[in-house]
Amino acid sequence: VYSYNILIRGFCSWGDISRSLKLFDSMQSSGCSPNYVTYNTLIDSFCKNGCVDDALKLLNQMRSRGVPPNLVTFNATVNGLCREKRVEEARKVVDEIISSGIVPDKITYNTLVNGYCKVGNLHEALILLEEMAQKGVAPNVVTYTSIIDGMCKAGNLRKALDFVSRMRERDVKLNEITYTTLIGGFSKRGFLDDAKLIMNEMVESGILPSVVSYNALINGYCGLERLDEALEIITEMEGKGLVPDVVTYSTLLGAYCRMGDLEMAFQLNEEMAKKNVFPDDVTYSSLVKGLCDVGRLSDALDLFSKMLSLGLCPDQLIYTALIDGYCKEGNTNKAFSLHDEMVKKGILPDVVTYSVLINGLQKVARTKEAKKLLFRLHFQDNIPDKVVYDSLIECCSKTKFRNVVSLLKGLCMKDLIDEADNVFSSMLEKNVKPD
RNA sequence: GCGACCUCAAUGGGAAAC
Repeated sequence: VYSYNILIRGFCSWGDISRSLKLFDSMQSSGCSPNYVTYNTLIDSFCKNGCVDDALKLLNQMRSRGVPPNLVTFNATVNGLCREKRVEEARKVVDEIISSGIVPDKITYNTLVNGYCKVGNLHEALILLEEMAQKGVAPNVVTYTSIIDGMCKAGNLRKALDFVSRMRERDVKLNEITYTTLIGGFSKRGFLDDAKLIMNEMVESGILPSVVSYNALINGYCGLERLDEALEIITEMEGKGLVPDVVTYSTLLGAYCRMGDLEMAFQLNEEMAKKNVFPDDVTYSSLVKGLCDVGRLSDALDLFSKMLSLGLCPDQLIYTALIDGYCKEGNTNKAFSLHDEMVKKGILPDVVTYSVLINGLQKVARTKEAKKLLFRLHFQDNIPDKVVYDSLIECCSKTKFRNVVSLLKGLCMKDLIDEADNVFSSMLEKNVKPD
């Protein structure tokens, strides 16, 4: 069992769940029954690959086979649900384990707190923090870092700092991740000086900034289009013995693309390869979008096939960028053939993809087809489940909700009131309160 | 007794809206 567990773990961390599952089968057929660690490992990797529902199935399987799930099992599951923004379900799981007599630990609470922070529900996160205190579970660095990150992402930097003070009061030491979170939070909002001050503080307290810390800072410079300074930071980090990674280069390269300086972008692309840092799907996505934005669609397609030939996996984002490029050129046929291509490859178009397509059709005044597409989005079950409105509406975090609203607006503008009405009433059925 | 396989936080890419 022990060795199987380690092997399974190995394949999982390589992202190869199917091989893990094969091993899982073969261990059973060779008379070795999986224990709770085996299940936990598999459940966790399902969760981390966005397949919580499969994880839940495994959880049931382990119950029915008499392998009792433990707290680790539940924690992994709760985290999986949170990652998919299904925080309320996560909370239900926690409530259930409590009523079954299991006492949640710090990790359980941290996971939930982080889940709430990630969906922007800081209020609930803070309530949970209180609850932890009441139950005698002391918050640790992880708890505070999650909250600080939530505050930063919500743009509430002051509150973020309040929590830093609170950590100091309670003698909880900030670590590299906490500092990096702060650096990222401040620099993303353009407060580069503060970000640098924080980095200095970090060094003074004896923690060396990592590549990730520098990347966060560089991203701030890129946001303000101060790319020369960003380049200087790279030199600075190299001087400290840090090796810039894909993220470092992609951050800058993406910024050059956004500014329309494709020459520099491609130059960086070559430079990174020279240093044995290989462009990944994100890097390619930035470049492809950059090409699309300046109307070089066939170059974009060429680059895309190059990426495929390198064995990199395309995802919704890069397809959507391409599709948007073609829509904006008015070439909806090509856009749709790309859409079909991605579906064929099992890459599920999401709300953004559809919103791009619908906008494209409307622009070309093919409202009829926009209408059809919307219906498809709405009713058809043989296109990927995730795409139908149900999921859109069901887990209506604010951003997703807005997408529905914009679709509604579009429909109203095009005199498709009936369809808009349909969507609207289906929202009501799903118990979503329209605002 | 101690240890031991599994669970929590940070950085880059897509439309529109604001």
